[in-house]
Amino acid sequence: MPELPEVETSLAGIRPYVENATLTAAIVRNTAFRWPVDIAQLRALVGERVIHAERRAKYMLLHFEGGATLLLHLGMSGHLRVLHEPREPKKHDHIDLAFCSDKKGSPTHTIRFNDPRRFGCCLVLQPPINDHKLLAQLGPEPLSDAFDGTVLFNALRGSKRAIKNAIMDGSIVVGVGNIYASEALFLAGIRPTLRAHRVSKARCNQLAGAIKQVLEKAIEAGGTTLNDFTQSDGKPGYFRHELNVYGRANEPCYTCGAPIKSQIIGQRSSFFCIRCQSF
DNA sequence: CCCGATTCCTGTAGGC
DNA sequence: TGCCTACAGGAATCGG
Repeated sequence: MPELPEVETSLAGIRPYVENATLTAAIVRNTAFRWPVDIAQLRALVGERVIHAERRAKYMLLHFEGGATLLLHLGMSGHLRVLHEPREPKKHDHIDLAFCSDKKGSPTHTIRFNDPRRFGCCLVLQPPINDHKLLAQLGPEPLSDAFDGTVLFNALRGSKRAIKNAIMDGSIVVGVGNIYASEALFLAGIRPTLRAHRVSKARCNQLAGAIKQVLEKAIEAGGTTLNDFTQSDGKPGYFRHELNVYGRANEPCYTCGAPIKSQIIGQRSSFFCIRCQSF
């Protein structure tokens, strides 16, 4: 499931093929994503060059020279592939973006967006894009200096919800999904059910550090592949082997040997070690 | 205002 | 083997 590391990995994979490349065609086989794909708006970008590609939260943003921004979200089952020669589209290959990297020529490569569950989206935004409802309410980037234990502690003040739900709330910190929330809480030794306002300042420091650490390690490993995520070269991510608790219900904790407990918290499956996560 | 519940979707796994 | 059901979850939106 694409969380921040998987999006970062995907963007790193396509960046060399989109930055300074010109969009030459957009083929949409299915418009029924989270929000309908507006083919006319997408086609209007044809002929324009991408000047910069960046990630914000779990969104990929391709900024075009004309001022518009293409926003891509992988939802929970999406992935991108870079194709260097034509290939027959398979099931759920919903969008092809053809680019050329040289000055004037035929397409040299294609970015292919596959998303079986279609929870993702592909939207064309006009500036100022930060006023768009999807971007306006976003909290700090977890890997930036704008996020630390103090920021987290202040955001949790007065909140009685479970700490796991809080760190998955994009208005508090972006990019932390179900897998990395469980993993970060394990690293910080905090039980996912603890009420947010009961997490001390010191533990907020630990938790913020754990979030940064787990996300950075996952990016290094190319993300986590459980079922369908692949990097843009088609390879899986390898962080799955570094998961301490996620998906390990009843298996022994690597640290203490106690069986990992699974519990539904906020309608999401959650995993933790009752011995190592005692706070 | 806060936050839990619902909702979209399809592939996969498990039961019989 | 095939059919059925439960489950997976990002995050906007609804509603208590």
